[in-house]
Amino acid sequence: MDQQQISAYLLKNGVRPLQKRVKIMSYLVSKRNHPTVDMIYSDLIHEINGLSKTTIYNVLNLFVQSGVALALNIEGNEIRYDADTSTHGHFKCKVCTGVIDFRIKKEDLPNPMLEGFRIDEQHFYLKGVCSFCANKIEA
Amino acid sequence: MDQQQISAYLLKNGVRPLQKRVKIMSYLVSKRNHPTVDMIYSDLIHEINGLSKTTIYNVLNLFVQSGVALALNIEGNEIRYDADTSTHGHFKCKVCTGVIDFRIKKEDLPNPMLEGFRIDEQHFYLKGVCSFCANKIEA
DNA sequence: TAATGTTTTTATAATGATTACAAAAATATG
DNA sequence: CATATTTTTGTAATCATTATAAAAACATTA
Repeated sequence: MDQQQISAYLLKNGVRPLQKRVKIMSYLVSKRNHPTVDMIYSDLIHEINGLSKTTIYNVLNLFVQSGVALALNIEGNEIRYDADTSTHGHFKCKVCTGVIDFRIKKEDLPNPMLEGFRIDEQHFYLKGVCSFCANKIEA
Repeated sequence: MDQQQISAYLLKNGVRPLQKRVKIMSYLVSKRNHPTVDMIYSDLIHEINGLSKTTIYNVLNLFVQSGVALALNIEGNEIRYDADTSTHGHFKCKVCTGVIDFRIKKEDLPNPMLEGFRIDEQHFYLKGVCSFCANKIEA
């Protein structure tokens, strides 16, 4: 997705495509690394002149409200952000602290009986050790 | 579960059943309300003389490490604790902020292909509006 | 039971992520 | 171009959690 497409995508979802917003969304879409605010900040500060961490918080909160990003709560002390809002799961490695996606089909998620409940978000995540780190430990 | 049973349960899981630990676990088991540290503190401060919030943090971290409690990360700004370590899901209501359990069979959870990964924890949670709050809003 | 060593708890301070707020800058509108 | 609105910024405030060292509780041994 180039900046044009990002702009159109934001606009379609009710987010005015201002420069910094487009750049932050670009970052999320291209890196796909489920960054924390700090990670975004330290990467983009070089690219965007005079970027403030508060702006990143503002923009991400707006993205989540508008439905163009997900806030992932896997560890209690950090929120990670994901521009992929389609159904999928997350795995967090305790060793390298990375978060990776895995595919789940929507119909494979449990469908609990919650009569009268309105369900807005579904989250499925795993914690453990990724194959890369598991290999290193063994060796 | 009375205090005797709680003590035995803790002991079996490698946690020395000291007084405050037993009371905190009793609280978790009897209330089943997925409390935050603050909720536990304000409820137990009346019952346990000279209880410190740091102790609750210590004890809960120990419980989680020992596998007798789960730390739930649903909202980024709070950790909730659950003494029910069996497979089940959680629903968080955006209106009343309460967290409730729902049944899931272990075999109904998605089983992603993650070759070589070690999976320690599985979490499935939903966010939305519970039936009670949904009714109130409609009326 | 008394003496001693270890573990646990406490109180305070420190940390770290997030939000509140008001001023400055950017953007849109007439 | 002038004005009104929205966004961003920088600083300070907030809130949950952890670090730390002293005090208290507990277990062990004589």
